[in-house]
Amino acid sequence: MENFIVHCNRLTGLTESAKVDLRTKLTTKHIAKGHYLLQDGNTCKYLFFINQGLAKTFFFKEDKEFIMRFFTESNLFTVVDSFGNQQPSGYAVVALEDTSYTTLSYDDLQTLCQRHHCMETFFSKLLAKAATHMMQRITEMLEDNPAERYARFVTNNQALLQRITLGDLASYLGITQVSLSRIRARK
Amino acid sequence: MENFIVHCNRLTGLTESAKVDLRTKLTTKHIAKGHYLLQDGNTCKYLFFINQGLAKTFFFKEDKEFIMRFFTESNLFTVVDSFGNQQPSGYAVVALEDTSYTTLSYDDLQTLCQRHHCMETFFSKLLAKAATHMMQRITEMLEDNPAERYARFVTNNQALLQRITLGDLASYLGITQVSLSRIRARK
DNA sequence: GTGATTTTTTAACTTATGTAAAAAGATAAG
DNA sequence: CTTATCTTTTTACATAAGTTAAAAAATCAC
Repeated sequence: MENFIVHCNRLTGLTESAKVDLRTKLTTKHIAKGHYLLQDGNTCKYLFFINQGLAKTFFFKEDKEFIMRFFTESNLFTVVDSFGNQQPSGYAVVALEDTSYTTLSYDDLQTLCQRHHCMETFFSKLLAKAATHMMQRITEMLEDNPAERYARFVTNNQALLQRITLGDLASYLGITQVSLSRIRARK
Repeated sequence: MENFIVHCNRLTGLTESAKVDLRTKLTTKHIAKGHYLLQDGNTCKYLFFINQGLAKTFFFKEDKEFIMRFFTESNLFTVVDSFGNQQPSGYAVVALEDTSYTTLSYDDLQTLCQRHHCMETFFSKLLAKAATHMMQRITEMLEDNPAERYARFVTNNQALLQRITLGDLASYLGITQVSLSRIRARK
């Protein structure tokens, strides 16, 4: 729970009173590998902060699974459109390992934002960070071919690589598992 | 200038005093086709609102140009990472037609956010909308092949299609112009 | 209107990817 | 240990995309 606050405070300085107030709104939960933090079709009611474990955000198109992003220790995230507009999510979030995470609900965040200007700033920073990450992702998909995307992922996510399947990695990279296997073989 | 305020007000209700205050901070500019609203390497100091005209956000990789997004009438936007952190931008913005646009500077936005809670909310909504758009873009790049991406663009951007070159469209879709030409030919 | 420039299409060739199916390897459960 | 399941690699084939170059079409400037 403290880690959530430390992380928020790092995004933008929080006042002591905001920290005290925030602490009362946090809930820590545990979920087993394979279970859902959010089912697609449901509205995302929370900001999620992963204390320990690993999760992926993904969606289906005709049973095929496409991965938007992996989240691990100290990642603070949500499903932006569902959370921001409190509408059903087209994306699901599932635990890839047994996972401990801390949540802050939409309603509580609204309350905190009304009470503390710094919390509104915090939320803006969080959204800007998410947007920046997605911009980077789009950039990579435009400028890199599959082999380059794989190479970049390996360099930037050395640790994560040990924890995800190559099937999931292929899905994230936007290629088939067969193609990823060939890319790995040919160098 | 009024359009900028109307647009903000639509994102989140603004108080009358915020509107009055905001109005004093807006500047309207005109730029000719081919000229830059932002050069890459420079820090993006503004939110841009296009009154009339068309612009594209893009970046270079070894002289090759890759288009992030097109912006036209009533689009409110910025280069999120550069603007949010006030650091040099890896992306440029150029006018594709003679363009009239209204700006709000980073410093003025900060001031307005301090004075009016609704302006902070407005900025959050703007970021959430940008993030949602990018999430949609990533989704399309994952689930659709080039031909499907082209078809989707045509349906969703009928009007825009008349105003951009097929070279720029190919760049946006992440394929070569030759490939786009073949896709168009084969149906 | 004519020449110059830009945009778009076509052609030929090479390489990479998707698909489907099977084999090999690794992991987990009993 | 052994079976069952999940993960990864390999094979074979068809299709689509990238590259380079050239031609055709459209647009712009004088």
